[in-house]
Amino acid sequence: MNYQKQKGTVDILPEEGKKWQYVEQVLRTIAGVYNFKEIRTPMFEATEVFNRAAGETSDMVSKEMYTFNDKGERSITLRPEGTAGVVRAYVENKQFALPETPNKYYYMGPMFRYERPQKGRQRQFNQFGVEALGVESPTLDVEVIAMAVTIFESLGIKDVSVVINTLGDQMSRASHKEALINHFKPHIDELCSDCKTRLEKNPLRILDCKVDRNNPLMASAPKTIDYLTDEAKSYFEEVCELLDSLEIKYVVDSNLVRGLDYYSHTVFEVISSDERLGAQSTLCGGGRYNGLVKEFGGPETPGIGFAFGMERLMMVADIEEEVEGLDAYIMTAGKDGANLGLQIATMLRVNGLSVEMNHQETRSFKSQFKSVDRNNTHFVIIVGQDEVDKEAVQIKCVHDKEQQEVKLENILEFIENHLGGHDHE
RNA sequence: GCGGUCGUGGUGAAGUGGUUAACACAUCAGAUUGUGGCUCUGACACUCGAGGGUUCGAUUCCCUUCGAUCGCCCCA
Repeated sequence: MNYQKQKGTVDILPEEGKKWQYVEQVLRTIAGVYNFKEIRTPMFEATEVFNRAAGETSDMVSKEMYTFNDKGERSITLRPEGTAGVVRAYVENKQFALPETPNKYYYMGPMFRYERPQKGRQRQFNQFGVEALGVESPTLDVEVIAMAVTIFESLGIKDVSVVINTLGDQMSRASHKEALINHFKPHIDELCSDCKTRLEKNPLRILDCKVDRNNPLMASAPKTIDYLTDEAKSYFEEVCELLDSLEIKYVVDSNLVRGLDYYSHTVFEVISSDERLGAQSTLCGGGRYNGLVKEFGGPETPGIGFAFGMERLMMVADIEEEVEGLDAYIMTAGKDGANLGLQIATMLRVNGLSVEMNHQETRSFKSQFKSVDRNNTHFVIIVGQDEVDKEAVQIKCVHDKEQQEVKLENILEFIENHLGGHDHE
């Protein structure tokens, strides 16, 4: 039988787990600074939640979702991204009625996409994301972009750049869409089969096609930027000016089309040229989604957010490694020694000291000392038959190698008095 | 979904169509019978990923399969 972990999943072992805790803590701190509060939504939702939000024609929905029927014959999908669930929860819990806007949420946790794994891409991966709902303003857009940049800077990530574009408002998008249809329809037979469906459902995505990317029709296709309404155009210009005022470097890329259908107005990505990312250069993607809350049955409510893959982040982040160590290791000999050792260990632990003890009766002191070293221990407490008989243990400081006899009732006091004395180096 | 590369002990990693499968690290034991980090000695691969084929003989060659990994695509 095959008990190996599933393709595209990873086990995070304690050493790696420490790094995760560090990164998570940095993220929570920055979220707090920007006044985003944590929201935790379910890891699975009704399939329709994602179909509706991201668009049925998107690659993510059409071929990457973990979808199955549960025992009640409901179609369930493991979340492939975070925004849909947050917006669903926002509407369901009537958060739009809260007096304070924007409503600012952050989340982190696992997402699931059925893809072929490679460097920087897993089937179960973790995202950190934020969503700010209830306000449409260039200053909020830029606040969100600035937060993303702050996160990458705080983690010491270099070689990042911000790419932005605008998709315009409803009207801009509608006239652009019409232009695209007029442009492609006469030549539809020259395009791939996917593009034929896209023409019907979402012509914008034709520009995204990998099969037909070199077709001259692509280069001559109508551009988003030429179909912006005056309002959309000035909104975007304001965003750019605000980015300038914060000295955030960015480039405008009019071909930036995000993979999910819910975006409008400002869209952006943070990309990195760091080679440790392999073929994946996109660290972070986000944008505005003004129609989404209404899609889910809420009132007309604007929103903006971003998300990034934490695994990718960790591949390029500078992570401070904290040296961990034990306050005491209890070396034991014999059954009586082990029994007394357990008493002492428990007593010290209750008092907040980190303690490990030897549980194997046959283990030599020599090999127990190896455990002492591996655990970066401060004090060794030796508990054998002699100590049991004398009701006093031997305590040895690993750093200066001095050893002395300490009565059972004085162990805690002795350790606490001497702990501050040395560095754990 | 499509391609490339790889799969030998706990780990890293040599190697050959023939049977004792190097080496290093780690681990355990002993020298040192209750005091480590050095040294020395010893122990440690009964599916060389799995299945099939070629062969007198396969870990080595061929096919299949599974897994890992990288890339295309797409995204985070």
